[in-house]
Amino acid sequence: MTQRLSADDRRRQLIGIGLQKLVERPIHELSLDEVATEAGISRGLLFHYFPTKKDFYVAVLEAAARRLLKQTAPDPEAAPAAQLHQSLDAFVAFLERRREPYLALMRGTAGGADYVIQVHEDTRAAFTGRVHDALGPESETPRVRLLVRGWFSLVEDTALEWARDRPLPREELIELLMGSLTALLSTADPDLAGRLEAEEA
Amino acid sequence: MTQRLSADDRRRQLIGIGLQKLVERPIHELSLDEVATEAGISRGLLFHYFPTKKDFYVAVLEAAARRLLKQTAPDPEAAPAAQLHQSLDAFVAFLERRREPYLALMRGTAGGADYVIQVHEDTRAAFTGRVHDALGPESETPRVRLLVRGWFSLVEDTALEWARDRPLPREELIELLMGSLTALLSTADPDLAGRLEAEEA
DNA sequence: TACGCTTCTTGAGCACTGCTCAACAGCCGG
DNA sequence: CCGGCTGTTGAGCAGTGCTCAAGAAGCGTA
Repeated sequence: MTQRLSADDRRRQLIGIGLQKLVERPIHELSLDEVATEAGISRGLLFHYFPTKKDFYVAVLEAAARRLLKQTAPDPEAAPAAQLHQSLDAFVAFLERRREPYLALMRGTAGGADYVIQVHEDTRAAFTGRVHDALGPESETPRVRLLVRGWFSLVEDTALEWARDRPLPREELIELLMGSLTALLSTADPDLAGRLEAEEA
Repeated sequence: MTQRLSADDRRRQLIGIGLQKLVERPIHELSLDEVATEAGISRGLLFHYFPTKKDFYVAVLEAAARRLLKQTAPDPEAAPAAQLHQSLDAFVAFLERRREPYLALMRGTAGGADYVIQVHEDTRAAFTGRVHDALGPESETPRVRLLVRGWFSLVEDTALEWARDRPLPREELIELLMGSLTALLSTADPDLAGRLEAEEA
């Protein structure tokens, strides 16, 4: 009946189905049964590739996170502050386009499910890393790190909230978010904050 | 065998068990079977009180949220800015004490499960309401509302992260969080920000 | 062509979950 | 003493994640 595929192809196919389903509903509501049916294979086979439901979910979530990071990757040629601005813009655009799946991705099942937390954590680390890159190595202090991390939460939440009814124009949101970062940084180290603004001009 | 209880008592008992279990593990990992056994009743009876797993979870989550709001309620006698400071302090203390359950409570299963989102949303609304109370009615603009909401995310996330290894003294964290709020507000309306600091002095 | 090995694949089956439902049992007012 | 309300049970169903022994497709080798 079913086509016999190579291990890699099958894995890709299954993860693809997972990604596609992720758009429609949170991942923990996705039954492996459904995935197997969609792929036209038996449930047993799914467990051959992903020994555990969790393993499958992790693979799907990681693929989704990779996609997000790729779509928001800054242009390495640009100035640090400009990179940040651009990356933030892409991030907001991503959330605007995929509000639901992002929620499902990053919040879905979290808390309890450590693996979702881990993926979220890694994504956040990638983003805050970009900020620290733009700020320079002196920004690696406990205070600043907490602030930058906190800023990212603010960005995530604000953008998701904004995407619901877009109470302000998009550029204003971006400026508000960038302004938030410099404002936050200036409470810890005015130099750092100034650096960002200076470079951007 | 089992004691025959009034409807109210039974509900209270079951929610109590839920709260207690919430401390140990995320709510969506809690099977109704287990709750029933713990209560010494049949599974069927549980469904008499809570027609759906979701209904039970909502009841437990709401009870937990009420407890949180109560424990962080500001003293209505104090000055607005002082109320905010105190409420924030209590909030951080709460997260410090109950990091895991809070994660399980607010992030657990969220995203997918709309009911968890709703409880979280309500809790957030209560907190941001306190901030707007302290700031006065002029603070009810789209920009400020987004900022205040974003600030709450920052507080939540930063406090949870801080609670892991407490990289700075507690008072410093509180000051950092309060400072963040005034810094954020000053990007939208210097007057509002100033008001907060002036009153606190 | 035939063999054998690897690897993909199946399907039955287990334990547990959320949930339904018809029947029972304790308690009340009359 | 009885009728009815309501807390309570237990059997049972469908769906879930997961296991496992056995089958079948492909491919190299003789």
